[in-house]
Amino acid sequence: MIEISNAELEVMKVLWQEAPLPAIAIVERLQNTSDWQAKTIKTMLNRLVQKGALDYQQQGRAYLYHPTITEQDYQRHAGKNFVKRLFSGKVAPLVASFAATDNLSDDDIRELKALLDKLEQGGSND
Amino acid sequence: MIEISNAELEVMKVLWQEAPLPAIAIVERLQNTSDWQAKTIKTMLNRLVQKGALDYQQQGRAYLYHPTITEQDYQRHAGKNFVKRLFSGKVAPLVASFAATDNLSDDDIRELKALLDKLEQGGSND
DNA sequence: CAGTTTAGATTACGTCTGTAATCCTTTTGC
DNA sequence: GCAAAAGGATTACAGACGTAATCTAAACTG
Repeated sequence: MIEISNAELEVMKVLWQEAPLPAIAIVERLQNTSDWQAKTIKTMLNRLVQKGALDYQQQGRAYLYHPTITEQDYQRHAGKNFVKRLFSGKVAPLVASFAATDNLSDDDIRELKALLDKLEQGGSND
Repeated sequence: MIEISNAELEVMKVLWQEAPLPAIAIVERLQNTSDWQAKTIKTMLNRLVQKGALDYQQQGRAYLYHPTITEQDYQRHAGKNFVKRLFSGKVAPLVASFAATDNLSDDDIRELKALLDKLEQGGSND
């Protein structure tokens, strides 16, 4: 699966929110949340295309970029990897580690419980 | 907080299991699970010392290495970062993403529920 | 004591990343 | 039609990373 670096991920996030977009629109959106130069963002667009994470259609003389992978798929891939790397593949210890430093609000707990309840009911849902 | 690369993390894991250890013992343990050359592992030991993730005492002419951070602390740090990066800081969606691809066994679900129950009961447990 | 082994220190080197600048070409404004 | 702007392509460059090899000094061996 395609590996996406930290900086590149910010670009992907923009396109996961809305796609396709021309480079100029991506630059605009990113300049609200970062202080990257337009050229920097262009570089990342290029790299992401090379990696196969983005594709584009030509529109006039500009490109319209769009992701080739969904955010969900990437989250699943990266999440699995991360949890494998640090928590032997088990999510529960990760959640526990969150709980241990107050990174779990009551709302989070409620949300998780609801999720788990649904999973139990649904059985092997897919 | 100290950043530990993938390869370096394997070295840390050895020392989180047992420390302090001389380089030679670390090399032995890692050669069971990887095919790194001893020199490669020495390099990583050096880098980890430079980063401040490891420290050592001299023992004769060798070093006894030991972690300066606990595995728990590192897990918390890395977990928080990761979840922030990809899931806007919320664990629940990560768990949901796991559930979505059958990476959550019934046991996992039970374990998580038990954990959450304990959290709810304990309140701000520490 | 001299040669070999061993431990750590230093150096190597290609790839990836973050962060751009420069180049080339096409379009567009006078 | 020519200069300027704009878009993408190419090049840059330092630091991190993966993966070692070489260097140096100390210790052990015969």
